[in-house]
Amino acid sequence: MAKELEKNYNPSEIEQKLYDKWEEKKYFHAEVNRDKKPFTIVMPPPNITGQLHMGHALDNTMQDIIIRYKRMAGFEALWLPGTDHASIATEAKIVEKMREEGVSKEDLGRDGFLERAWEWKKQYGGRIVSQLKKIGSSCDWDRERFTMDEGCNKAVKEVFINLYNKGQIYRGERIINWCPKCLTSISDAEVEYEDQAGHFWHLRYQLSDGSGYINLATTRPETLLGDTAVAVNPNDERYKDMIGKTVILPIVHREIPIVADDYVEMEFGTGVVKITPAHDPNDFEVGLRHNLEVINVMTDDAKITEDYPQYAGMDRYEARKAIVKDLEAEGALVKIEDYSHNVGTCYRCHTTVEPRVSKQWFVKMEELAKPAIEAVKNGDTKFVPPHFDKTYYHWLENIRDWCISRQLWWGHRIPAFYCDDCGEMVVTKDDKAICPKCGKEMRQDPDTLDTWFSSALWPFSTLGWPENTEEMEYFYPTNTLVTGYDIIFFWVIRMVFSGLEHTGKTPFDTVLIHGLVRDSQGRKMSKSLGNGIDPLEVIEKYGADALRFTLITGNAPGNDMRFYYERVEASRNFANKVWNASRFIMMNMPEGGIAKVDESTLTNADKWILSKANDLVKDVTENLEKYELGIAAAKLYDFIWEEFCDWYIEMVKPRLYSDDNTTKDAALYTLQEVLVTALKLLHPYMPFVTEEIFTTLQDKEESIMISEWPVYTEDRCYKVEEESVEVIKEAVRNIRNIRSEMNVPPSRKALVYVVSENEKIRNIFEDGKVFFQTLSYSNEVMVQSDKTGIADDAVSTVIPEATIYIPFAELVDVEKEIERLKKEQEKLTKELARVNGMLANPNFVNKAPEAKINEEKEKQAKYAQMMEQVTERLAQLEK
RNA sequence: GGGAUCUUAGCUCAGCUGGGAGAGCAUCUGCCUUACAAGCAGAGGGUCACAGGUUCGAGCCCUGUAGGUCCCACCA
Repeated sequence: MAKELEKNYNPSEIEQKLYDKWEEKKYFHAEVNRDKKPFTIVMPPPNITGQLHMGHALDNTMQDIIIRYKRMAGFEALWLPGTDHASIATEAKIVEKMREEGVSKEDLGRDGFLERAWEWKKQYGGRIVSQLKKIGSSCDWDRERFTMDEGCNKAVKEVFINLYNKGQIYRGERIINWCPKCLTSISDAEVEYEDQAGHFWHLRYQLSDGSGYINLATTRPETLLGDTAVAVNPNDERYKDMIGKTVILPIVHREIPIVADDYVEMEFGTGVVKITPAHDPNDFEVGLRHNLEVINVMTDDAKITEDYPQYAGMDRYEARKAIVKDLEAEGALVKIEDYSHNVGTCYRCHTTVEPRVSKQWFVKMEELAKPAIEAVKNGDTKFVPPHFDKTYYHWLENIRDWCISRQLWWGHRIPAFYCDDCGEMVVTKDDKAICPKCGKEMRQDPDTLDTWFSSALWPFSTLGWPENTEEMEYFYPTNTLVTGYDIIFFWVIRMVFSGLEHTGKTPFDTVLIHGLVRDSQGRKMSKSLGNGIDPLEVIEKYGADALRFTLITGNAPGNDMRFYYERVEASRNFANKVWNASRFIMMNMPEGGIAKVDESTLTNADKWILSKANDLVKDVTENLEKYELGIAAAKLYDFIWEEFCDWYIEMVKPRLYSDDNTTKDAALYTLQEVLVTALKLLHPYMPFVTEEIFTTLQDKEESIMISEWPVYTEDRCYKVEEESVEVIKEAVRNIRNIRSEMNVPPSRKALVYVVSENEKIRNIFEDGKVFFQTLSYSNEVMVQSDKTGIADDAVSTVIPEATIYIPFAELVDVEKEIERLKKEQEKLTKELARVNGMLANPNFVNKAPEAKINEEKEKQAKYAQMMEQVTERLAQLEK
């Protein structure tokens, strides 16, 4: 007997064991090997947006599946430059370091991610990395290689300076999105808009010459402090005469002009807009056009400045209340309306952003966007599913300049230096700079770069660029990027244009997009809702294999999915099924497995399953090549559970217990062949359970993950045998159905007659007698060409070209039997009507493809023949 | 306002290039059959959102309508 598997499938035990083994063996360690086909997968960067959630589990699972498949199918040189779990490890490390240096938790928490890292560290310690690697474990990253301080810092500086020298990066005073909580600027892409209930405050500004007033409405009365104009549409007849006049700003009592600008819509509100250039992006533009003063009224944490003593220090919402009250007192408040409007919030902390004028660094996007659009248009980079290219185009075609400076202390410093004396600015790779004019030491820009600025360089910065390294030469461009649709803007687009700009090549040929993992009610998993599901807990309970399988099945590419524990359970049950089937096979297997048997000893059943497995190899391979991971997984599930376990293993049991070694060996050989094939095909999805079984089953190969991917072969194509087994399956199903309807327990065996005038059919049943008998719960099977010896009141069922009789004398109710047969007759009548209708339609016969017509003709003959049998049987019973 | 996507069994979703509607879970019935009760064998359950069109043939392609979700833009 071969080695045995444990009786119980215990995922957490085997997964930890195998994870350690794979780590040690470095199966996926990258090597430059010029003789083999290069292949890399780019994974998410270790940037500071890293969060431990299901989305990462999905990312990593998909990447891991592809990489395992490619590896087995003969791609070499697998190398993963880094992963999200690498980032978590890095973050945890950073936290530890900061702690040593006495940085408080509050300080860490300022930018969200470090706070999380702190929590993980506390909760999981070092275990987090190994646990997470179980999800996507086929990588061997060099953690030290890519850190914020070293690895890509060089590349970041290089890129910054290149772009700066080309005039693609500029520094300027612009209105930007400011997060008053994170105390940093954020890019347009980082602003999330949400509908908020608010008010419309209708105000009255008196004209300075006393000739009247002008009414306007605002959603933000507190910005009034910074108003430097009032605007109307130049074509608006109502206000034409007022253009050029001035009004007195209430409260502040500043005199400000009435300007004309197309930006104002006549139909909206009163057709008058107050202009606050410092606190509204549109107003800022108007201000530029009319040379208006920019008055900043708020501090960086959104409090009113010292310039307005009566409101100084109030935050923007307190100030709003106070100002509204004062407006009312001054008689400047006309009315208040309820109004719901879109408010921009920070994507990280969801604080309402405050537009703010300040000096920031920007990347000019127009010229960079063009080649990026072209790369997808001409197919150098393809989206899967393809419709995501529309999102991509739309964004690039409407792109605005990218604000890349951040006022965070975490990140790459901007390599710009200023001279405090003469105001000279220098951009350099060096860590220090001396002013070329005054020779004094310069001060480095305190700002850091947007995390996505460095992430955008990920595909090549990790390969040693800007050096012309061997890795760069060999691995770049890479192949497949896997990510969620929500970061196409943040990351994918920026990687593409950065790759094109700095290396001249698009960084990957395929972008595989997946959806979001939602909770069971379809809501986004979020910290504030508390509905997030920790992948580690799921792994702990059901195993990484089960979680992986769950995440990959039951939804179409690019669509969101809901997370149900029931589905994880179903996946775990599947792993358990594979485990038990394998255990059963090993129990019967001789030591060291079984050698190839002579082809001639294979039975129809053997050839049937071998042929099915052969087809499966073809299907799964094709699906994987097309990135149809879910479809391939579903096919594997059906094949293994239904065809292999429920049918083939059951068919073969009597042979395993027999003394005839020839037939027994053929069965064992087939079981082994099909099991190994199935395990290999399943391995990318369920790496652990398949590895454990594979290595227990045989000693020749040390790991399934470096074994060869199965190949479809014509030699294993047995269509005739396949069909013959299907005939028997049909008979078995009918018999089980009847027995179930009649409430006959399996323990009660019966005599079964198969009557057919067709010799071929009789041979099929003679051949398959051994398993047909078991599967149909009979103690004896009689195959004959006529009804000789069969009682009239036997139960019967019809399959094509044969009638099955079971003489259940005392159980048979003739009335019910007639009823059952009539139902069958009805069904056949319907089928015949359908097929006859089709074939009687001259249009169908003339226009449909010949193969389809023949197919229908065959069905017609089959049903007609079955109908004849049923009718005959009915006649017997009714006489 | 622009765009994407979805609407299929009680629930969650598959359905690849058009050719007799599927899975998991749930429900019902019968089985502790020596791999597996995390199981086995059966059953019930759908006008494929609606209306047109193309086609010999539409869940699938085209047009329109309704509803849902998401993204982008605008919103004083």
